[in-house]
Amino acid sequence: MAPLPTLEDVASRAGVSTATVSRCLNSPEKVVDHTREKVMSAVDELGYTPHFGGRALASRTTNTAGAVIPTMDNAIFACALQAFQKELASAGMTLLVASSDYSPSHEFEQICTLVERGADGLLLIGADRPKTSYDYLDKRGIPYVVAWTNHSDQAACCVGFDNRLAAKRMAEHVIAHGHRNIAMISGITEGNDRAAERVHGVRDALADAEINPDAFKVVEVNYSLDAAGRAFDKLITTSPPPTAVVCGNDVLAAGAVTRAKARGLRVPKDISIVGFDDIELASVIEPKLTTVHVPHRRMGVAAAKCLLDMRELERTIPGREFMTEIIERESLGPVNR
Amino acid sequence: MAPLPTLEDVASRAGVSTATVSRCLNSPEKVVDHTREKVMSAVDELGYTPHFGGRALASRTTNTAGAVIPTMDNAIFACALQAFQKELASAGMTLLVASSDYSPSHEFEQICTLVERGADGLLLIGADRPKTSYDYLDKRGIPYVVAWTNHSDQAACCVGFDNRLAAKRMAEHVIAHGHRNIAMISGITEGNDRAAERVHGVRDALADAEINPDAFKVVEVNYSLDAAGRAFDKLITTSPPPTAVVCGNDVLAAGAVTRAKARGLRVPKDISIVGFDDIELASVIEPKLTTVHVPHRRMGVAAAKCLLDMRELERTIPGREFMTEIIERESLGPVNR
DNA sequence: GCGTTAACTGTAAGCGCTTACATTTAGGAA
DNA sequence: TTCCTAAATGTAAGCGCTTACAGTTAACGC
Repeated sequence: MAPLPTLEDVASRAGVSTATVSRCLNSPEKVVDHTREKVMSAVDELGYTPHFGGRALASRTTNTAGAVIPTMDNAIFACALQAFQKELASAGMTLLVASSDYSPSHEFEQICTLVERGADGLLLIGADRPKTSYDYLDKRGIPYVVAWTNHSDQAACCVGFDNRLAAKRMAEHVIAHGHRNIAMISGITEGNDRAAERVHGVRDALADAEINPDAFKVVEVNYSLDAAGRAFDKLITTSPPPTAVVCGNDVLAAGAVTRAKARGLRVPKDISIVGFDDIELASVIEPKLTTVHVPHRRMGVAAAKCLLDMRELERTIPGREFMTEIIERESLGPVNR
Repeated sequence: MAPLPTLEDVASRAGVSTATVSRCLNSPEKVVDHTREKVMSAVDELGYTPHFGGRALASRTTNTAGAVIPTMDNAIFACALQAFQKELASAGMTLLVASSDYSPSHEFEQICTLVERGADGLLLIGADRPKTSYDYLDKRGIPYVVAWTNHSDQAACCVGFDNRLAAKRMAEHVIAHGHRNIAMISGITEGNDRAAERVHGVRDALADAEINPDAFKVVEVNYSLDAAGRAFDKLITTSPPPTAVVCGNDVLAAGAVTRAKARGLRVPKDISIVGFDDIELASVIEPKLTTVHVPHRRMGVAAAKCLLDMRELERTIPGREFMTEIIERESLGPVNR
């Protein structure tokens, strides 16, 4: 294959030095119009594309941010990422995405990969990860923002919301509908502070309402419709069966609703089910899910802004906390005894 | 921030040359055990990570594949990508993902970005794009595979299925249920051969059944629930209203179903609606969607294999065609007049 | 012990780009 | 015109890594 044109090829074709070509590309205002035109047409004629590696090597920067999200499968991350990416793009940065499958060790590998590839900054989801991961980043002076949470031991920049409080409010809302026998289908809490906090939040509400915590059944499963369905089966066959099940997210809730209907249960008449996240799915299934709305797009944008600022300022900055909101739809009803 | 350790730092700490360190990292079998151990421990102590740019520059390869998908929003691409990525990973390659938002020009930009960043190979969705894009890749000798389609003018390697035939079969299936007044909600066909082919396929079936093609109404919309809902409104208020609407994909179908129900129509009793893709959503909504199953995971794997082969062989290879299958669920019923 | 060979390891030349610094050029002011 | 200054451009030194090639070492047969 014909070797790709290099800066030097462009330079000699345009009859200028490589430095000038480089300047044309990176700070066009520094070069006079008529040379710039010469250079640009040489670029076009040759179909020149700068070599990223060379650039990274020479400039010690890549204009690249990385994001490690738990999964692409959940629309909520995909949306947030889209927003994050757009915001970055407007500052001339490009985004590299990797997924961790909710595994901290896998996440660390992905972080390494992104850093190796020159990520100038990172977006991470949740605060709960081995100290090694934080140290790795700190040692290299790579700025990162931790999203989807409102606090971290690491004095990291957090852009998120209070999972615990949001879950508590939702549970209070459920309790206010008369439910006292409440169960929960949660994601795996190990290594996932968001999931763990949501469980805590529900417990908080239970405690405030003086409901016996020992009677609170929570089952942890992977975030999949099927797993949620099986979890629902398990919960509904305990005695007495819960009158409401609060779910760690909307996918879980959708799985539970589907299974409930398959068992001939009417939602919310026979059983109430609530979700968390407010993804599109929540308003497509029947009944539409009562859930917690989390402003993922706004978080994505804010995270990008923070990262950009940190890069500029070369230090950690405070993050931003968002409020969540309960979206009242159809899947929560009064207790029916 | 402390400058990152370089190959040279490792070398001097281990008391060897940089060449040896490089060899330890890239072809460990070439260096004797006891030196390797020395080097590796130096690597650990320093927390050394090779600099990607330097490597790319020196070795003229990146072990990186790129993928430009229309959107991350649709689960079907996300799944295929996941499979694609896993397969690549097992060959030591990493994946860079970009999305085009269904815009050919935006796609071209993304292709450029990926190539700039050193992508050694590309995955593209669909065959319909400006020749410029193909030329750009060909000129640089970058292998690419075109997925989700079974043919392309460009003698590219296609890994996909026959969209037209699949849509035709589905339409025949609908017709076999007695429907003759059929409408369609399609994605935007401009620059999207998959969407265009699916419309063609339906027309084919209509023609075979000697149904007047002029009475066939198709409305093109963005792939969103809302847009599909509006399209449904438009179709259902024509007279006579269709008894079945076939949709370009499951998202569109879900939007149509939701709107139909909101209008008090029973699906499929009052109106039949069918989808395409068989994403998870299809079996969560009520009624469950009758749809076309496309083997996205297997396509993802096959695409990766093709790309890997092309890289090795340094030439284009024939692709692979998959079969689709109609999944009979609940949203298609007999015509009810 | 010596030469021969094979197995390791070291030397050093770039890969394509940016950028500090040196040099040239142009535009005014005197 | 001449000189000064500022703007434009050129020169060249790396950035961190790989790899051809050269050099060293060790093992072995004689």
